[in-house]
Amino acid sequence: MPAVSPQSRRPRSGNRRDESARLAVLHAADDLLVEHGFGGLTIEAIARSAGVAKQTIYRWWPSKVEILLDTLIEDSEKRFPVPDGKPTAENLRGYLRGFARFVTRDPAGKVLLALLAEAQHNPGTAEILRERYLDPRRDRERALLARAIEAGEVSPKLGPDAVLDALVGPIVYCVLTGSSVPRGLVDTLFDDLLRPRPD
Amino acid sequence: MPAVSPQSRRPRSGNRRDESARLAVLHAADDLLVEHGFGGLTIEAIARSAGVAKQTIYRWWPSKVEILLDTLIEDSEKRFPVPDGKPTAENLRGYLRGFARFVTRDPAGKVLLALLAEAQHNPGTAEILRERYLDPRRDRERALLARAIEAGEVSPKLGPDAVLDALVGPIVYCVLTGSSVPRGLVDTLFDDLLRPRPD
Amino acid sequence: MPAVSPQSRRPRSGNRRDESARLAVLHAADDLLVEHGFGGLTIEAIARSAGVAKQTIYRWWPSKVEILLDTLIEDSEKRFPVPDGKPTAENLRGYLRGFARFVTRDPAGKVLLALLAEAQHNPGTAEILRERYLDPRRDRERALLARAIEAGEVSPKLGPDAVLDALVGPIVYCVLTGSSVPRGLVDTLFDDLLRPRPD
Amino acid sequence: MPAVSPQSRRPRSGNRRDESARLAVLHAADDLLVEHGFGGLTIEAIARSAGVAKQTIYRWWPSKVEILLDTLIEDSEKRFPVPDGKPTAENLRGYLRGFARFVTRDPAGKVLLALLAEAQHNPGTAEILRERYLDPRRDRERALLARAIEAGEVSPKLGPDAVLDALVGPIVYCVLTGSSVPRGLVDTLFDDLLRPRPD
DNA sequence: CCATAAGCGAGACGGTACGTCCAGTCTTCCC
DNA sequence: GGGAAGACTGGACGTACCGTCTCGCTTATGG
Repeated sequence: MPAVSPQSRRPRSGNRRDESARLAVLHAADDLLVEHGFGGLTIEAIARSAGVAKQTIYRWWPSKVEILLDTLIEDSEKRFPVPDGKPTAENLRGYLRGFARFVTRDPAGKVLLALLAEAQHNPGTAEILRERYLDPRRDRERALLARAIEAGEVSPKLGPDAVLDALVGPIVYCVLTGSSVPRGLVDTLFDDLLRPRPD
Repeated sequence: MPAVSPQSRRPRSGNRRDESARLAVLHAADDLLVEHGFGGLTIEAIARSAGVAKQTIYRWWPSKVEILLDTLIEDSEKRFPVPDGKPTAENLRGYLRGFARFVTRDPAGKVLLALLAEAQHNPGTAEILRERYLDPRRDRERALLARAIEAGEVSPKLGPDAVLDALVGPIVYCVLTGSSVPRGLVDTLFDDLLRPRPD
Repeated sequence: MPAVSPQSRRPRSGNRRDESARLAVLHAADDLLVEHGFGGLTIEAIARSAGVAKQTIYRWWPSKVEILLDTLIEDSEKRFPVPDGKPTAENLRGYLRGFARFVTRDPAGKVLLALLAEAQHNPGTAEILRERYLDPRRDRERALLARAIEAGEVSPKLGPDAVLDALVGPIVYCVLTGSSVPRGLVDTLFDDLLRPRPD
Repeated sequence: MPAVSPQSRRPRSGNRRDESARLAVLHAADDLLVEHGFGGLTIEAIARSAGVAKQTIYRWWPSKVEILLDTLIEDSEKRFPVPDGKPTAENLRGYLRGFARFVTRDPAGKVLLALLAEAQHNPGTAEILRERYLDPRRDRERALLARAIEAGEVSPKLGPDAVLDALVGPIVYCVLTGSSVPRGLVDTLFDDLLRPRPD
């Protein structure tokens, strides 16, 4: 673990991008979202709370959505990475549970919901959310699923996207509507959709 | 000098609420949402487009969310009412398809998505969306499901709320993420979750 | 002095103008002016405080200015009528002192100041203030002055209007600027302007 | 490629206050007052007519009264400064005539009347009008008068404030009531009040 | 080795929408 | 027909952010 900085503190960055300003913005955005909701997440509030000039934010991020996206991508990778090891059924199930936990209990999960919501209000947000987050993850999920099928661990009747939507959708819907995810929902869906009766 | 006409047209409302103003607001809100998105849906724009004073809107609706809610409730009842007749499996399946159609193809379906989205940004919105729309409909859906179970038409493994979330969730999730609902998704979910193999 | 009303109280007026509503409006206007200033004197506030419908006010008064004018005319006549008896110097001086007292210490005097002020903001107000208050009083003041001159009680160098303006103006100006009327001002002006040295 | 021009024109202000915006506001306020009266003098109208954002006005002026005060102070100094040279009777008389001219014929004089009027409607206005305009000018007028007395040019019976009120008041009163200032009024007052008969 | 170029905090600027208040008009229903 | 009640259009209020801009400063780099 390398030290933070040889000298005590670096007051100003000079010519290069100021990393501490970047982090301050990301953290301020995160904090404001959790504390005051998306409504309280204004560029001015971020700037104020991060001790940063508005222009510094506009220089590096096209919109507050991209700020949140940056934190979401980092956090998702840390909290529930798509497994790239053995494609066992248990790994798949664990991944799904990790997603459910992230989205229900992790404060960082609020960011995903907020972006999903904002995407409904703004087509541009929808596009970059898909491009930078949903699609890349879906690609890796699809790959994982394909390897699991090939290994004979699961055998869904539905196509890969459909089955992933069918597994993730109910969890997201529960969270969106503010109800708790019913106990056993994930497991039952998993069993019924990935290991169907041979009819 | 005879009166103009007894029931020709009522130019102004006087002491009572002006029904034509109410309708103008609802339609303007609907139109603006579809044409310019939630971002373009400001109280001022609604007033402008409905030919109505802002104060008239504030007099009757606490927020633009409640305006949308009013249109959503009316439209939902028209486009896909919860069936209260025979609780056959086919009726249930038809209702589900009606919901999918509403949310994917009906312009009025955008209102539900917008409100679901706004509910993520605003706890107050979440509450009234549940109270005035989600919960009442869910109650009737649960009742329908219960009657279908009693009639032996379906036999889900999951509890009533869980099974409804599992059926509706994937559809909503697909729409939220901007992907099309995969062909066969609804039917497969229906078959797998409501008429499971006896294991 | 006739009794207020033979029967206990008249709840509604019926076909004729409701005198109690008229008085309620006048008193409410007066009270509001004194308590909340001209800024707090809105038609809605008068209606609210008088327990009267807005329409009733608009039916009888073209503007709130006319309401104030009605009270001002009544009050001025009561508090410092233009003397029509003997045109002695002492009567004249007393009238001037009465005016000073009205405008500095009588709450009803605020009404005159408010109307004089409003007349600067609104030419219509200026016109009716002159027509209904300033000009009629000035006519009688001029007449009084003429009789006093004829009787040899006073002998101003200036014309009648000029001398009246010269006497009244300083008092009004002091009140308008919020300073107190200097002791001896009225008397000195009176002596210097009405009984000048024969040069 | 050489620079466009060192001191050609500054299109935008940047971090510092924009002087052109300040002047645009002052002139717009002045123009609106003269053309549409105090009633037409709204912050929105000023902003519109000055081509300036409302916020820019609110940033620098607490109210429209202070805008007018700024123009009044500047204009008064230009049009009829309190003379600080020789304290001759003629200088004093000239100053008084300058005041009369300002208040009767100069469009900028309307500003003083409007503020004097507004001060009657609003105690806050009264206070700042005194603090920023009336009192400072009165101080210098008093000083001028004192020097004139000391030089034996004039010898009023009344105290300094009283005599000034007695000179200025009639002029103001005439203007306030919409009548013209009677010919000879200023001179007669001047002679009678500043050079009284030795009785 | 110093000019220059970029990052940065600060904050003024033109806009747009907010939610509130009041003006003045109109209509209904009761007396 | 008078009057209470109150809905209606219209428009200004003062506030909050938006996204753009310029200023004056700091620092790293390259001619």
